[in-house]
Amino acid sequence: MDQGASGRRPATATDGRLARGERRRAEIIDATLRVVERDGAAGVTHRTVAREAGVPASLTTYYFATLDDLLVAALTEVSDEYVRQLDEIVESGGDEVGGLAELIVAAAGNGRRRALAERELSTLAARRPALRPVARRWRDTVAEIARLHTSDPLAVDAMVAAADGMCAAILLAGERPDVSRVRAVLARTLGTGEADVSLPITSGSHRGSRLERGQ
Amino acid sequence: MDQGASGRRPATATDGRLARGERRRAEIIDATLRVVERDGAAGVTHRTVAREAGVPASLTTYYFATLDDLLVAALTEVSDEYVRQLDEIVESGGDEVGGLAELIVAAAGNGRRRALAERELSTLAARRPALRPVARRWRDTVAEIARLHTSDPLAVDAMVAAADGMCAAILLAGERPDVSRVRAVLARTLGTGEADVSLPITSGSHRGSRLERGQ
DNA sequence: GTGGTTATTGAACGATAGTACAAATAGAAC
DNA sequence: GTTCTATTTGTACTATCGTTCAATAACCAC
Repeated sequence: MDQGASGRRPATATDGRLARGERRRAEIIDATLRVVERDGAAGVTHRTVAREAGVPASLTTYYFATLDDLLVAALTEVSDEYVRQLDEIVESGGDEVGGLAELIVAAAGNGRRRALAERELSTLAARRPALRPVARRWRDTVAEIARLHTSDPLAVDAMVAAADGMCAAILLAGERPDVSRVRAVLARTLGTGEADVSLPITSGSHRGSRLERGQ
Repeated sequence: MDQGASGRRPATATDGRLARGERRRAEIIDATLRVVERDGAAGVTHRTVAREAGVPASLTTYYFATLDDLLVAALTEVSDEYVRQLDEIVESGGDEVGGLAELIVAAAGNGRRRALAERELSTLAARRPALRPVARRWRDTVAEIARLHTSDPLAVDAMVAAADGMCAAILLAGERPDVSRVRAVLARTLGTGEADVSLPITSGSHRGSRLERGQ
């Protein structure tokens, strides 16, 4: 443990109780996400989450007084993670559109359950105005990627909508789509028809994203 | 055993009991849709639907043994209605893309609750393979509209995805978007950048769909 | 150590859920 | 009329829900 020299301030760093509380809180949120992935948002209750996390039911109500608080926290968590992935794609500096395409296609494989959870929680957000900013952050980040390639606000809208719509299509289709095809659709929405979009095909930033040249 | 002595009729036409049953069934489905619109898919129970329909709770279980049956029926109903509206747009023969844009924008106004219900139920469908064909019918019909204007499968995918994504954006945004802007985005996804899409601006098929000429 | 704060637990309450089932009603077939 | 089938209702059972609450354990400040 910590041998308390003079006081450290942030409270959550010094107070072991608060630190443990933060950890517990994170554990419960993770368990909530697992429940959403397995049974859907409708399966989230204080008790089911508690069972999933291996804690008494009263502990989940201690950290999240209402069921809504729990869902808000879960949506925030999954949204944060997606935004983080998008930021990585941007910062890696290579083919951002191709990277986005790979992220979208991942919703057919390993990322399916997570993508499903994000969609369920976002749909839930449509009824809770307070949740809308959180649910919109994925769209905002995709819009930033679009603005790297065009200044046309119409093109930005188009790519954001297409990205979201293709995610939905993949979740509903079940069959794995082609990354190059997804990328081609994104490029189509971005570009005005010229070579505008297909710029940085250069080095292997997102290797594997084989680009289709034919429009 | 059944004595199939005389008539071979549809039964529902001759037998007043079955006819009444069909009517009751439809009433319950409508009530279910109202519950979904008001409280979301999570608010659907045998009892809440029964209260909404003004019938005893046991009657909803008589017609829909499981809760899933009820949701399937509701999704089928709302999906049917949307496909019907799209068919009307196509059959009216005018500016189909503009008509689609108007339908999408309607999700910000009067059609909001219905669009929300459709989205909630469709999201539900992602977990039930048997439901996927039903949830995909809107997309299929939009694809048909796209194919009226292009033979490029990539363009078809793009417009379907964009249409779906813009619906989601509108439900999450809350602010009413511009019909002409939505139409412009759809046209962008369809066209290769040329005048290809903006063909049938002719007579007032869907009056009010003011087209923006500038791409 | 004492005192105060936070985390954690178990038990209980009332409300509501899905489900089952027997009885009652209405219409069809005879 | 009788008989059969389909619809409709009331009721009861069991399970789980959100929520509350008092009591305990862990921890920090002194």
